[in-house]
Amino acid sequence: MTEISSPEENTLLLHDFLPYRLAVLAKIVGISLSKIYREKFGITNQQWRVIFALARLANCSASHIVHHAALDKVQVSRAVAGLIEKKLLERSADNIDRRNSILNLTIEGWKVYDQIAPEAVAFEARLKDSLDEREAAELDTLLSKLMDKATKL
Amino acid sequence: MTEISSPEENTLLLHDFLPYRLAVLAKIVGISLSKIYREKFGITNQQWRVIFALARLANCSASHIVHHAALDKVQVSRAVAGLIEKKLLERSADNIDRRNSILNLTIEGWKVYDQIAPEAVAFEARLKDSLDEREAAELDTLLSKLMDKATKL
DNA sequence: AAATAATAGTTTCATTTGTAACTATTTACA
DNA sequence: TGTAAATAGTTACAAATGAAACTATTATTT
Repeated sequence: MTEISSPEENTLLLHDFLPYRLAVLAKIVGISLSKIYREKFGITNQQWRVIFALARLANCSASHIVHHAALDKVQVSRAVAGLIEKKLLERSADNIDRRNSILNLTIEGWKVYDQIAPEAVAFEARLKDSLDEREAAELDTLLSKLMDKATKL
Repeated sequence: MTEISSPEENTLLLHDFLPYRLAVLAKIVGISLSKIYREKFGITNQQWRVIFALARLANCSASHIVHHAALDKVQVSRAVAGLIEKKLLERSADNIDRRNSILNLTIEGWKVYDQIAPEAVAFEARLKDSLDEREAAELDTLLSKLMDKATKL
């Protein structure tokens, strides 16, 4: 193997490149987290997001979830179908606007939520474990700034 | 729609949940960035990572790239095959250990690299635009700490 | 009121991705 | 030395994903 450029040069180092670092970090975190809902409940990442969106806001439509779970309408449609099949979620008709579906967690769905939620919170706490209070606040700010910028690129 | 829990309660808010924020941010950033290499050169994310790994370290094997581009061996194999077909990369045999392949960018491959690299650097600069020097350094530290922790979860 | 556009959601099909099994070669060790 | 284990990389198949076309319903325009 032949090293080509020295660190002094203005070469792009994949390892330090912010988009790369974000992608790798998000992927590793996502895989770890997914074990909580995937192995125990056979729930996908998208289904997990739908459950959490519905736990906050019952009786909402699929398109509402689209906007609050960063999923597109096809992903929501599929996740909802899967959750209905698992009987974790039920769909009723909206008689005011019959294009909408009205979605709700079932009793079973709430049970699953109640089991996953504390584990997810604990997972996040472990992830933030090495950060002190100031750093956690700083992280919050920085992620918001980056998110803001990224949506405007 | 029926809002279920108030912010006072210890409910998990998807919007504030760190793994979720990382996933959404990484995805948006990745999509924006991919336009640079995808639209102009028809190069995939994995191919882009292989090119950048090779630009740093010529004459290296596929398994070296596995470790330095956060890709698994199947992804590298496919990316390499695609790049060879595009004539951006060439493979020769390692006569010392004939399991290894020796990979190198072609002249064309270097040309592509030389065009993408500055754009990638400029993209990263735009992304960090709203951060001052202290914040950029802080981000660096925080991402390292999180990465460190995430690999040990 | 009829025609057109917009919205909500689903289905279809092609592409991408992940997992496991596979070949080829080299290393370890009994 | 010969057999088993490890490593490098590829292939094959199933599952996940994305883009576009589709149905159904409501809103807008003329």
